[in-house]
Amino acid sequence: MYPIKFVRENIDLLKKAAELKGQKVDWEKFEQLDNERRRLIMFLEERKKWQKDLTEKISKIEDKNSVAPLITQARKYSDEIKEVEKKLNQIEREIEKIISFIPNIPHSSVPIGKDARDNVVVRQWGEIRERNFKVLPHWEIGEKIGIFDFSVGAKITGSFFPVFKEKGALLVRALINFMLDLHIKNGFREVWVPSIVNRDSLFNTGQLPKLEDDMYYLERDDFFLIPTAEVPVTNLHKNEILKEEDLPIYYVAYTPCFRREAGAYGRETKGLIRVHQFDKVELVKLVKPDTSYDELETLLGEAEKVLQLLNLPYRVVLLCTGELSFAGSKCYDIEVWCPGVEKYLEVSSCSNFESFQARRANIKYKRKDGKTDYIHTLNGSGVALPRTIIGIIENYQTEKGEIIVPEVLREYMKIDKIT
RNA sequence: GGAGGGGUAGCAUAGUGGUCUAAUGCGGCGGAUUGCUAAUCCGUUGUGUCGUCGAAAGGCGGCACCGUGGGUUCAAAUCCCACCCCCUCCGCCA
Repeated sequence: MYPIKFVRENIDLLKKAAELKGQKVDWEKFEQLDNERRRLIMFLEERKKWQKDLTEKISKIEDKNSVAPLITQARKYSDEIKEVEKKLNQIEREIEKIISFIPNIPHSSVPIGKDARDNVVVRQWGEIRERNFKVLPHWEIGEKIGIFDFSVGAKITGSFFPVFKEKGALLVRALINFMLDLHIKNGFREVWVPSIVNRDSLFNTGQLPKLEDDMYYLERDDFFLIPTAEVPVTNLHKNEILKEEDLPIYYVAYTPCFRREAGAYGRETKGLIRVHQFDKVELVKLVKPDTSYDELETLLGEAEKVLQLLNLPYRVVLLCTGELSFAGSKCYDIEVWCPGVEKYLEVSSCSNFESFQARRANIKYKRKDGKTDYIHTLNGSGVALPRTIIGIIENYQTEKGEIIVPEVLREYMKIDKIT
């Protein structure tokens, strides 16, 4: 959330950012309301000053008779102030609403573009092996060997709520533990956080106001199910001033994630590709501003490490301006090659939000020189489970229809094959 | 869900209608003293916003901010109402 003054003084920069991200903002109305607001404030402050002086005079006079006319005058000011203040309040609410739809500014290193075709593949890792048999898509083989089941999930809840069974459930649990252990070993502090958050937290990380329809909403309490651990974890330090020596702070959290995926039906919705509830291990960094782009690269490296250890071929994609999320200033996606569905599937998104989320969540740090400044926040999946499971099922498939357990998961699963 | 207590600047605390223009302590920053450290002493101290000066850093002046939002009053940290959060107890419950 930009301060009103910043918006006024940097309006061209912000206009450009919104345009690059394809975000509509009513700039004309902003300028009109901003002028009106300042006019009203000047008027109000003058009246308030007069009234204050009068009030002080009244408090010092003891003779009741000479006070009466002063009170009459003061009452007049008071009524006037109340009326104009009401108007001002309404205008400020409108301005706030407009500002809340101004997106973060893309970093200069982000390629300009409209959609996924303008993204840039920055590297590829791992070898895509030629197979001498037809690799089956995960939904065929997964249901056949009984590690997950969609129809039973549909019975319990609805479509796209998978049930993992036996070795499948074990695989889920193993992946979560493997990832957590890995990240903890690399300096991330584990936290366990609520999966339900309030409106304020979602606004702070930038999911609101734009994505309200994509989330599960608990009307009685005005709470939401989290779409990602980014929300509760980034908000851990809401309204705090951190010490410079405490930074950077690295967190890792496992949470379930809930997404309504409104309007996504029919698009990449087979099998485990797009589901309403899934598991994810998330990395969050709170850092000093001058380090955030270096931190983004190392964050990306942490997420890549997961796939490297699982030995899954992937590529790293730098998102163009049009694909960048509302709150992000730079973002890399990691996509695993899945030979069954013959597609790269996104398993991680690593973003730098610069001070965008920190401003909204009011997270600052005190510098050595005594001044306070907003921190920068970053997060990245490390990584999301369902598509990683797709990657494992499809890359580790044998001709007989079995799935070899990746080396690093064997100590967690105590088996070397899923049959 | 019910009853009571509480929420005041980075932290801790005082303030129950009008010198509150929010006190005090700690911490932070600057300085003095000083073999070093510590202690002591002096000074300083938050956020937002409007106007104005300035290239800028910032200065000057005003207004607002005591959990959030309303209300009463000439005047609210203080009184009233609603909500949120924390603590104690009771009830219910995996």
